[in-house]
Amino acid sequence: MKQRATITDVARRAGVSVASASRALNGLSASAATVERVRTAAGDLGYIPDATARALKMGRTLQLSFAVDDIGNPVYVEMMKAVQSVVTVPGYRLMISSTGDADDTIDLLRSLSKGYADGMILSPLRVTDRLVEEVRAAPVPVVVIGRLPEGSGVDTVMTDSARGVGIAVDHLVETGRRRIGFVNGPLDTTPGRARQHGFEATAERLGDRHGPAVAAADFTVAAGYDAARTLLAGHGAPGGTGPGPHALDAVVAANDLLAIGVMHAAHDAGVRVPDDLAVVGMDDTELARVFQPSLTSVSLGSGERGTRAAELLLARLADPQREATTVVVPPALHVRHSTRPPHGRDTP
Amino acid sequence: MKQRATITDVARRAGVSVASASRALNGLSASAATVERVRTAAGDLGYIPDATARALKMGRTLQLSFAVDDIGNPVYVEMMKAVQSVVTVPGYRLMISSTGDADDTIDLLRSLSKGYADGMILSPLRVTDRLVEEVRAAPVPVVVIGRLPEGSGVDTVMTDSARGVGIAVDHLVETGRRRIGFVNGPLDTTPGRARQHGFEATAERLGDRHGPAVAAADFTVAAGYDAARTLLAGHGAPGGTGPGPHALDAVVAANDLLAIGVMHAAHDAGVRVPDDLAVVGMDDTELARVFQPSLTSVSLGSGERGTRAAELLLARLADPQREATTVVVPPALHVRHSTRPPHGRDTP
DNA sequence: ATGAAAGCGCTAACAC
DNA sequence: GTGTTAGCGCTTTCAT
Repeated sequence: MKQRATITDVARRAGVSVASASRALNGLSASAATVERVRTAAGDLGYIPDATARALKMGRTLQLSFAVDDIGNPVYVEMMKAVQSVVTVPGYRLMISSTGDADDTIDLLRSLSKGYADGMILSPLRVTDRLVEEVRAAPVPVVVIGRLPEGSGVDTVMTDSARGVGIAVDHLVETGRRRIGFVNGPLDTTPGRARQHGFEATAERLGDRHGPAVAAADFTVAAGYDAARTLLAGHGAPGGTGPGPHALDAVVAANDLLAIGVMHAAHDAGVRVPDDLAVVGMDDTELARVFQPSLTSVSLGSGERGTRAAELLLARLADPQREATTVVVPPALHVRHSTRPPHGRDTP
Repeated sequence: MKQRATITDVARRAGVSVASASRALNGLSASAATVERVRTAAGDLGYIPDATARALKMGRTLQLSFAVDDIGNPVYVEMMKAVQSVVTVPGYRLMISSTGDADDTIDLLRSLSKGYADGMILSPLRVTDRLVEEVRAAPVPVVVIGRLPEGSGVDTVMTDSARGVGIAVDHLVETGRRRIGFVNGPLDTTPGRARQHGFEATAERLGDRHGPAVAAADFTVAAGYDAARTLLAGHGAPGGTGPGPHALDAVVAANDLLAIGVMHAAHDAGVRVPDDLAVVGMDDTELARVFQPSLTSVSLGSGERGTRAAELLLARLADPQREATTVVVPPALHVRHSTRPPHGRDTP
């Protein structure tokens, strides 16, 4: 807790003006001798330039903000790590906000006017018109991870989760499943809606393989468990009585957390995974790799979305005039034990 | 991306001086009329005070920093959430740093001199003398979550993980286990050492129940898997041949991630959990609740440690002279399926 | 109660 | 190449 030295102290000790000290420190025009003396003076004093003063003068804070609804979700943790590692390179610090609800997000966007950050990456669960408007009106660049209305003129990174659901469904058909249900998250969220469309889009090519869909209260294990119980109870899960003609033998879940909930419900109902019921999750979190049985999951490229969003933000910061860009990160299936064909072998 | 209004604009529009505007806005002495006019002027202009300028003037940024070695670990995520929710109340923003190694941490501590944060919460995996010294020398208050040398004069929140290991061991004995092994993390970490002591301290009261200990390469699932294979192979795991006199029938893991690795290794070796092998983890993360079989785990109060650390920091910020405080959060056992007695029932 | 002015620490014109 | 000076936006004496 010692007192900090200012550039004035350094200048005095080096016997030069503060301007020369500043120039010497920042590698601008200065004689070798001056640079040398300022350097040593700064070293002796343990001088470290004050970020706040510099920010005030330069009009940039070297801080970026990352805002998500629930930082407890592993997906966002992964994004955050990716963002962190990208923005650290050019010297930005990262601030985290877990907003929890849409109004908080808007407040947060507004508070950017305080000028504490040079830009923001936002990954909202619910995209409203008002939100889009606020993003547009933000005093600093904002990159959105998520699906925005067409032509919003906002830098965006998105994935195609609808197609992700399609990929999951196709995988289940290919591995011989006959009736496929869907456990979604809340339908009033952007990802929930997209995934719902994705599931519905498989209806015509699946015919009677297309099973019922149910929406969980939120994207959590507990909600997935509850939703799956409904689904399994209402639509004749196999198990004790053996698979009937309309029994569900596969479930796609809208994320890994829900999928784990589904597996719990199956377990409690005496339904074996993958033998009686195949389960596929989405997001490909570490949980999917680690769970037993390991969970087949559709990666939505969380880490990559974070990386790309960070790059987009950095690019816009470098050139505010550049055209708004949309990056799409494709989904990718990772097959694991939870969807092995019935009676198949079970190796890592 | 509109232009921000400054207090000068507000003052002009209200027809008062900037000083009066400032006072009116901050609720200091000002006539009702002035307050009214300044308020409306500010409202019209959408004025939001600039955080940087205020920080420079006031000498405080309203920002706090939270630094951990690996933000990917669920324990730290939980701490972060807790810290976030405490510091948000008095208006602080939170910056996150994932340091990854000890030198990074020291750099980070040094860079606090830049004055971008008013304080820091630090949870290091390895506590060296140099680190303690740097914490002491830091230009702003630092609260450490972890075990520091006696009398460091630093605000600290710690848990008693050694006792946590003892609690786990006792639970295993009480539920009838005969030989208990230990899968630790790296011994050159502070938690690793503490937990090792905790396990060794059970030796005399356990007698021949006390089994071998092994240290994993780090606190991850993969490392736990590898370590457990060694342990199970070298010390006669039960299973195919039935429990011999020296066969391990229980393992304590130094955290939940390692414990999951142990369960994987057991599964691959044909060892059933909990029937053949009881497993207890530590940290009581969501993973423990969600895994199948659910994992008995010793809570080390991650969330509470975060909360207490944040409170300590806030208290020190409010009164820099207060005496250094150490808060101890006690461990608590959460019994789940992974340690049900052999042939016991298996209900939630 | 209000205004003028100083100044937080730094950088960038602008002269020399 | 270097020193002098202004000023980023704000709060806070100090007069009045």
